Amino acid sequence: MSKGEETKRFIIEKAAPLFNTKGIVGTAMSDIMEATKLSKGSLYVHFENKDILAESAVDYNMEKLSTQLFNNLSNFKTAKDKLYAYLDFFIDPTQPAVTGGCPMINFGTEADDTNELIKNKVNKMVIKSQKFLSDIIKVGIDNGEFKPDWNPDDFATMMFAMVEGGILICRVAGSNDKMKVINVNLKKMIAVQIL
Amino acid sequence: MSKGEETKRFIIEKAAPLFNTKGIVGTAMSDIMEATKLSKGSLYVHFENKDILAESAVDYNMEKLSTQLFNNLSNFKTAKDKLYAYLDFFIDPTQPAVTGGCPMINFGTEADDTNELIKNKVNKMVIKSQKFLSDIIKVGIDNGEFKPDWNPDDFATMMFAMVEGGILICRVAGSNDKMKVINVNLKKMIAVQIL
Amino acid sequence: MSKGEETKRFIIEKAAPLFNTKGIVGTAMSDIMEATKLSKGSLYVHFENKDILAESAVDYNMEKLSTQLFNNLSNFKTAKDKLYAYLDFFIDPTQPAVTGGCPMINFGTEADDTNELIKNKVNKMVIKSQKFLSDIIKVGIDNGEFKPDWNPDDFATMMFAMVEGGILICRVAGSNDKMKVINVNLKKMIAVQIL
Amino acid sequence: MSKGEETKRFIIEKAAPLFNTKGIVGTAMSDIMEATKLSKGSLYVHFENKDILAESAVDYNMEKLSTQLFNNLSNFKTAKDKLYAYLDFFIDPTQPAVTGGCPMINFGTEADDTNELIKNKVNKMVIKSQKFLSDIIKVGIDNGEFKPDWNPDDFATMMFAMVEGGILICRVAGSNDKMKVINVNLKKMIAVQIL
DNA sequence: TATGAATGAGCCTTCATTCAT
DNA sequence: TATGAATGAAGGCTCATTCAT
Repeated sequence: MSKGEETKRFIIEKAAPLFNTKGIVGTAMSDIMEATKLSKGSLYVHFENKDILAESAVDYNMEKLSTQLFNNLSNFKTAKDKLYAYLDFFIDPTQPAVTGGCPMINFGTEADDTNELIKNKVNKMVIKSQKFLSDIIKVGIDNGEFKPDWNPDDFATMMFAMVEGGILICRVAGSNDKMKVINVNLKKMIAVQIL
Repeated sequence: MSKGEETKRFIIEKAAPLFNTKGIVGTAMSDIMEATKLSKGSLYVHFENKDILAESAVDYNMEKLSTQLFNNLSNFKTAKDKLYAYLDFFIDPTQPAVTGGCPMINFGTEADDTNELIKNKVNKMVIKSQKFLSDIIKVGIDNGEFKPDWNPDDFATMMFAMVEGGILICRVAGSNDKMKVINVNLKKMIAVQIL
Repeated sequence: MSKGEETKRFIIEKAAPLFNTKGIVGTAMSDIMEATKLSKGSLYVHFENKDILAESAVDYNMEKLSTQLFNNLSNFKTAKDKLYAYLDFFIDPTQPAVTGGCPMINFGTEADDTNELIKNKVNKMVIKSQKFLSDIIKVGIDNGEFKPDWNPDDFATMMFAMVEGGILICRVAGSNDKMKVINVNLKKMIAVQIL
Repeated sequence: MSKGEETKRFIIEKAAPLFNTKGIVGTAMSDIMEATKLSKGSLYVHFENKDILAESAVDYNMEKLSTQLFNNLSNFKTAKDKLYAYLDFFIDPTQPAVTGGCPMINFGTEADDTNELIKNKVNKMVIKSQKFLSDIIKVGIDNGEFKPDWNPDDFATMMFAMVEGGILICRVAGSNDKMKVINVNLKKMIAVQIL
């Protein structure tokens, strides 16, 4: 990585948690100056404007979440264990894997009516997440772990939605009580599909 | 209603969709001036500052959603029909009952890390929403509509979370396809509890 | 006094200490609303605008000081005792007779470059104050209390100036130590003129 | 001096007479924009806020007065000549050495009840001024110019107070007549102490 | 006489961005 | 590549004043 790429990466790493916590509109370039200890000019050397930096930060946050989740799940072999691990990964939204919480719900709700580009970025990740889950289920069906008549796409959507909704509930509550409920019940719904 | 209260109400009505669409930070007092055709000074006659106006707008949006939902459900008599009506009420997040979409997910995600007061307001509404659903289920159990061993609180949390997650999915997708999936599957989950 | 005159007087009484403490520019009509618990419109019924109210307040503050000083000195008979009483009246600028301190130094310094009308009001009072002192001395000379070659006008100016300067010193110091010095030394200067 | 320091200095130089003439509250950032021909943003590059700029301006005005006085007095050798020169330096308050007049009386009266920081700044300068005068007297006593039983601290306070009071009288009068009186009489009080 | 809603200019400050060095 | 001075539009808010009631 060249010096320039290194600095660019450094800026994104420092900016990402700010954007994910305070929102895109709520984060000022001066906040990022402070976090990076870089000059105003330096930021603009690496990013044409705030929007482009914000986009990079959104990508970074989503990739970081994705990577951590993927690494975590790679420890598990069976489809059932992977699904359970997914649920356990999101067990406490007050202690999120990515500072500020799930970037999909954060940037999705901020951008849906105001920023087409970010909205589309989030949409892709939302689709990818559901596909990630349904693929696990499909493998589970193919290798005889799960009942063959289980609908992988539908359950992936339900599971994804329920977890995201659970994140909302828990973050405003400041407690993960309700995510525990969701965790237990989704595991039950999975368990009944096991052969 | 006095002249002052009328104007105050008028300002809230005009400001509420702005805040729910652009966010609190993303909405400027000048946006509200334009929407109300009132002068800057006039806005401050009725609201001490932007935060207080924003709080009123958050309340208004949540009450509006609440009222519309309540009125809609009052058309239905059985617990099952009420639950189905709830799901149908949220069937298309791209055409929301309240401009800007669900205020709980919008303001909840904006405020969770930055605005304690709004966060608590949303939390109360989130709790109330789950209680609203679990109360319907409890009545259904009491009057013999549903199986007595069904857990009302757990299902209310799951249903609420899934709908909110579905709203996120659909709003970034610009389509309600996935909400239809959620709608169908939640109805199935309800149906199996019917005696 | 009619109702209108009474309210007008009431407003001045409440506004005077505000203007004398925070200055004319530093005092807002809203400060006066708060202090009087009167409505904005009511203030403007009695005073055409802020400047006119400020002028009344300046007058009131100076008259109040004047009256208190005059009443205080009327307890004393000899010219010497009157001069001493004057000095004692101003002995502690941190506990001034008029809230905010001497209105001549307060409004004089604020207005000298910016408000001709107020400047002239203060000037008249400054002249009157010196005349008040020199008249006492003149009476003292005429009745044989003081040496006939004492210059009443010059000493009045010196004494007035020294007391005003002492007020400045003490108010920024938050202590009347230096006024005590001035008090003692001016009394000595007076004493040597006694026959 | 770096570019930034130069601009900062330039702003202070332009702002100082404004603050000293119109007062801190009475001077708007827009006045300083106009005086400097700089943009609003540029002002805030160099000063965090108006208060900090005002503090710098207060310092500048007091240092300017101090320096001019000091330079003026350095032309004189004897203690008597220095004291006389001090009095002559302040002979015409309508043509002050520092635009707006003596910053101690200007900022002291504005700040005494409203701005602790500025009040303390002025207090330090007031104390320094009196010490400056008493040190001259002490040197005069030590080298046999003045009578050894003269009280330097007391006279310094009286002289300082009388000059400041004289400034007030003259500035509201728009004439230095009374300062001439003070000048002559203080010189007489000094003269009688000469050996 | 009294009220308080309405006004809009003006206040201090922040913002994203540009550019000479 | 990096700096930080400079910009000016825009932000939230306050102000003195007006006016219908």
